[in-house]
Amino acid sequence: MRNAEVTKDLILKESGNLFNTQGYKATSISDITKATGLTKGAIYRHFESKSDLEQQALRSLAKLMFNELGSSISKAGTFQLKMEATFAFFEEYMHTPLYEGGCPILNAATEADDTNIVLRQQAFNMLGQFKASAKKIIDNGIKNNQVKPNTDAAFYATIIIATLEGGIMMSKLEGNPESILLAIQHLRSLTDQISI
Amino acid sequence: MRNAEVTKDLILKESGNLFNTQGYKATSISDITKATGLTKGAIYRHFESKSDLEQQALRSLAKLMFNELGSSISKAGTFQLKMEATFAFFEEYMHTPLYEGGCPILNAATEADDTNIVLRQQAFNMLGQFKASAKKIIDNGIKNNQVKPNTDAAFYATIIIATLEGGIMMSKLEGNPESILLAIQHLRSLTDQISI
DNA sequence: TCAGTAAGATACCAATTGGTATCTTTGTGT
DNA sequence: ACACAAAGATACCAATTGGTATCTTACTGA
Repeated sequence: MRNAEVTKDLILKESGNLFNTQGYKATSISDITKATGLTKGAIYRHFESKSDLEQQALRSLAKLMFNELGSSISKAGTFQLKMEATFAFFEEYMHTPLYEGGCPILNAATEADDTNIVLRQQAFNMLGQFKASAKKIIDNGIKNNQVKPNTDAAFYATIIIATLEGGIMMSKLEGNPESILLAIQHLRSLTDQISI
Repeated sequence: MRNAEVTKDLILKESGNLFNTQGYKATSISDITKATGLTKGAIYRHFESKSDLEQQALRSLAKLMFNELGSSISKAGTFQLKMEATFAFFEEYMHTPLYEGGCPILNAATEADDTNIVLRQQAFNMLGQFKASAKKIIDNGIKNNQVKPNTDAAFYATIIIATLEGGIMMSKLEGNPESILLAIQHLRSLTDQISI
């Protein structure tokens, strides 16, 4: 066979970049044929519909992000180092992005409304996962006497993610990393404030 | 004449809501005819092209936001009250939105890439305006001995907007105001920290 | 080696897109 | 009252959309 897996991965990668930069609705199948060099027939062999491709592409983008971020967090031993790994991930992303177009959660969330409930639900789940893992890092920090007790983990998880996402959006629009770097700078001092 | 201004305002209002919820590219002229009850002929009489309508609708949305926000900020006398007015605006938005779909800057910014440079430029200018006015509030606070001297106004302006925008995005996706309220709660304590 | 099958290309489809030319209606100034 | 111009409706256009049916190519197991 012509390697089906390689082809499917190529379609996911190229369509993922297009979806994440131009938007899901705004990216047509023919845009994807141009980007991949494949034809419509090839794409519809691997994906049931455009909606199916959208979902799988978003999942693929999220996996890329969470895998990279998750593995560097696991390697870090303490609360402070785990937070530092998170910040380093987003700083690093500015120089050498894993994928184009910024945060896939933010992009899908902003685009997906009631007319695309599957995408919306997927983005919702991804945000929930992101929040839960941030909260867990803080909770573990408390357990291990690295974070002040009675720190509201859910609260800090929320504002850390909000600040990051807002900073990413601003930097993407402004075309330079200044805003996200300032956001991270602020989050570092916030981390210090709740650290022991 | 059938009142041209009323019709144009109707088109701007309805298309603005559609653009801000579904996205610009994803909203078709026929979506707008359905929402307004008008026909294509009427719309193209008032706007040169879809791109022209997009720009004017975004401008109208931004004007709505900045007018409301700006006037309640002007009424407030001190730095603390001006910040409080800003937070109240975003809290209030959750109950009774001026327009649907969340922050027009964020939405336009997320959608607009290199394929829609006019929209991108417009969103960029709006963000710059937002940042500048936030910075001015802090600078005036310093001047009037309401904010600690050597407070980095540009830095705080950036992280306040980032936190707000991120919180709005999260709340919109989650379908409840919890995240934006937590974001604002954090910004209140941040305001206290730099206040005298 | 060659039949069978999976992968991909080609050619089509109806529906929708943004846009325009032309027609009809409505209000206004005289 | 009536001509004139503005506002809006109708009917069309080529191009593009997502999707499908069918054809060809390339690989694999026997």
